[in-house]
Amino acid sequence: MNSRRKPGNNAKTSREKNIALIVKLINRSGVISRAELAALTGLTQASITYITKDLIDRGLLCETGTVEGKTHHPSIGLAIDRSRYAILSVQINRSYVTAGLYALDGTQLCKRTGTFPEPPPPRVLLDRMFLELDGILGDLPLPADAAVLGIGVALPGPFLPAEGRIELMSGAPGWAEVDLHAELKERYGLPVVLEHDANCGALAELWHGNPEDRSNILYVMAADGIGAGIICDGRLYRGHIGTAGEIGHMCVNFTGPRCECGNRGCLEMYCSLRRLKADYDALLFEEGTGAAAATAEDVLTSAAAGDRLALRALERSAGYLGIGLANLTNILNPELIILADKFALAGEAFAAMTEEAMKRYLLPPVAESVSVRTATQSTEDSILCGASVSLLEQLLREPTRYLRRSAEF
Amino acid sequence: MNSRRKPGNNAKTSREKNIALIVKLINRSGVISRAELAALTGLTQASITYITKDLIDRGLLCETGTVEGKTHHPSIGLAIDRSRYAILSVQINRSYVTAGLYALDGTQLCKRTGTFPEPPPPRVLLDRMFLELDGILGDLPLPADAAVLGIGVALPGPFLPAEGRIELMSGAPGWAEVDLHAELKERYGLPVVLEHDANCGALAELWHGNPEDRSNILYVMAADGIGAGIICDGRLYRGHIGTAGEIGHMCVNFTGPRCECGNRGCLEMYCSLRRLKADYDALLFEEGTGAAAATAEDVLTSAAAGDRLALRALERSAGYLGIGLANLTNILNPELIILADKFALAGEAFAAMTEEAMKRYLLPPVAESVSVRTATQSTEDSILCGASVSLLEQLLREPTRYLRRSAEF
DNA sequence: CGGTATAATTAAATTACTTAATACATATCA
DNA sequence: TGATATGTATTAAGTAATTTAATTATACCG
Repeated sequence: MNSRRKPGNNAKTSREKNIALIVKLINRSGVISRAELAALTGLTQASITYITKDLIDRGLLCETGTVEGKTHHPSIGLAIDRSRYAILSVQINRSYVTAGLYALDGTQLCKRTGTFPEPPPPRVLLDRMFLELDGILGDLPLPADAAVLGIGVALPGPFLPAEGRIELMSGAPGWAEVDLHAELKERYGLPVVLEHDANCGALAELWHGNPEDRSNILYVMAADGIGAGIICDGRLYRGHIGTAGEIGHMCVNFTGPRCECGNRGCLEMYCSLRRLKADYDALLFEEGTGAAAATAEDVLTSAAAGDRLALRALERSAGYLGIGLANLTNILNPELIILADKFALAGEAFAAMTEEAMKRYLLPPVAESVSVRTATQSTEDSILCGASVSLLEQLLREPTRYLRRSAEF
Repeated sequence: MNSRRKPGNNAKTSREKNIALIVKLINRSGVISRAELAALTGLTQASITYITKDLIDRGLLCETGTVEGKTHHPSIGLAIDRSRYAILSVQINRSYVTAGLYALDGTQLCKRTGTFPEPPPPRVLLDRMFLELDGILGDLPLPADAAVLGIGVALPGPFLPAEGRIELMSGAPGWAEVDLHAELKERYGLPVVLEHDANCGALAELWHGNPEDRSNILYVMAADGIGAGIICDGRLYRGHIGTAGEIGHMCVNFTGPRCECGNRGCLEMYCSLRRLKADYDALLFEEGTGAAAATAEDVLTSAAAGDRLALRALERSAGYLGIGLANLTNILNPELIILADKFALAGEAFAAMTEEAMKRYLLPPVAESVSVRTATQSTEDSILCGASVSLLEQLLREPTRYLRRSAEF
């Protein structure tokens, strides 16, 4: 079952790696010529011609007519074929489930969301998920000959991807008994990949928000808790049992108040929606001015709109998050930190505050080498998109198996 | 200059990757049969025969006679040929320089150390380094036809490996002007690799202290400061500009006292030789019993010998280090944490204390998946050894270029 | 208008691996 | 004890994927 790919290289695996590489490069560029691919990969133009012919035959790529590059010569543009394949994406959360359909280039083809006023039992949420997936499959916004390649699922962390089964470590009870992978696989007969939501976000930014080809990226989700997806040297890093990136309970003050996890001074105690709301309320009480915000999210949107009191409250969260991110940067030395989830509602203002706070703690050369910004899409969409990327990456480990040539059908 | 290898795969790069893989596997096992190599790599036995013949011709491998494996059948043992090639290693530090010669299997062939009572100016230290290297090269403990492949240098961190030049960020002045790479390359005409000392230690443990083939390893050096070498998915992780692993200034108490770095509550303020000595002295004063220890190192060796007071002082350091390592484990989810440098003088007792402290802060499944131990060799030797591994890894990126077949001379 | 540079294709050559056949040694079992 | 099965290693032929080299095509430029 757990037959991990053996590390040896032969003609077949070389071809598969080259296919994966080329798909990744085209995805990053949008449109690219064969000549550029040859330059980027180090392969000859002849090989690129040969491989791309294969990929066009497999329905992965298409030509987009001549494109004028920097040189004084037009070339044939290559792009991902949006019409032949699609990937189903699911994002599961406590009180909602979202299902979407994505083209291989990350284009969202449709999206359906089921929300619940209260976090429902797993079974209810899953039934809704099936309903939405059935709905998408029953009304595919695709040509008749298009195929759905598989299902990528983003799950709220932390969880343990041990032996295919998912064991939610925190959160609602009942999830540990659910074999989501098996249920989806059995119902739809498609490849299924389960992934941590922060990892999905990181993958989406790596593939579709990253034209500069940065390869050391931190995707930080901050809301009630804090979690991160880590890209090391261009690859998602999961750690030994898959829990890498659990930064919310990083201790930043061992003399601090006790966290619900049992420890003291976890980062989440200083930067969270609850704490933001409390800080805002305290400021409101002090000053007596400013509009009363009903929820932490109101504070965040007010801050985005320039509300002074909301910005002051947010400044505190950013200051603490800066400490945590400085720790992370000292450890991982990333090139780019992307802020997502609820705190990203406050927009680039929050990113700028956090960046400034973080850099107060860093040595100059390290501080100069890293930047902080918010995600290129809404957090929801980036996670949903990333779930499809996660599945695509899985397929691209054995592309000739999952993406057949026209003659092979 | 910085012509990083292009990512495309062809027959030549496949072969080079297979060579690197096989050398790594043999190094990890010591002795291994062709059949086992075939099973581990996924290549056919015929290919292994073909490749190993090539590697024997290149002087990398040799046969060691029949070996009885687990199966009821003897096979021909393959091992690294110790007699044909060697690698020079250098470890540079404030007040000493060590030069050594290593076989490709990590065997130390000789070692020479130059110590200074006070940290000398860079020029003086470098002249001593050249002296020791010349000494080794003038009296090679190797057959006449053996070749030295290159020089690996371990440098105290943190530093910036920007464009080949080394810029020491902290520590003694004058180092920023030294172009160590160029000097060594010019003087000896050999490939030179410079690497952070903690990264060298991590590489040594990955290659030579790791028969279980763990691929997520943290090598933590604790002495005056704290630094780490990070192995992610079996590969050394350096980060964007090469400063990953600078964990000494991780903030664990933002309300704490100011560190010389300007921030508050850095890990180094709670776990360091200076702090250990202070803690020990305070305990000594309180109790009035126990032998007076002259230095922090005395405290550590006393603790290793079972001295109660030294152990109590050490327990505090371990407690704080545990907080830092718990943070690291939440972020990186390693399988193995290796403690090295001065604090490792206290032996497994210190590792056990630290492990216990760390695990108090971790969720059970994560705590169960990680273990803490000290390095398999002395820190000095593991760093020196790792410097040679660093060079070997560099050569194995283009093995056919650096390791010629007999016909090619 | 022809020279030059770039893009893409095609056919032959090359490389490195796989497949298949063979040799040979040892353990198991009748 | 000897036949059979199993496992290791080698050899020769076959194959897949790339490179090399030659060819065509297009646009800029003098």
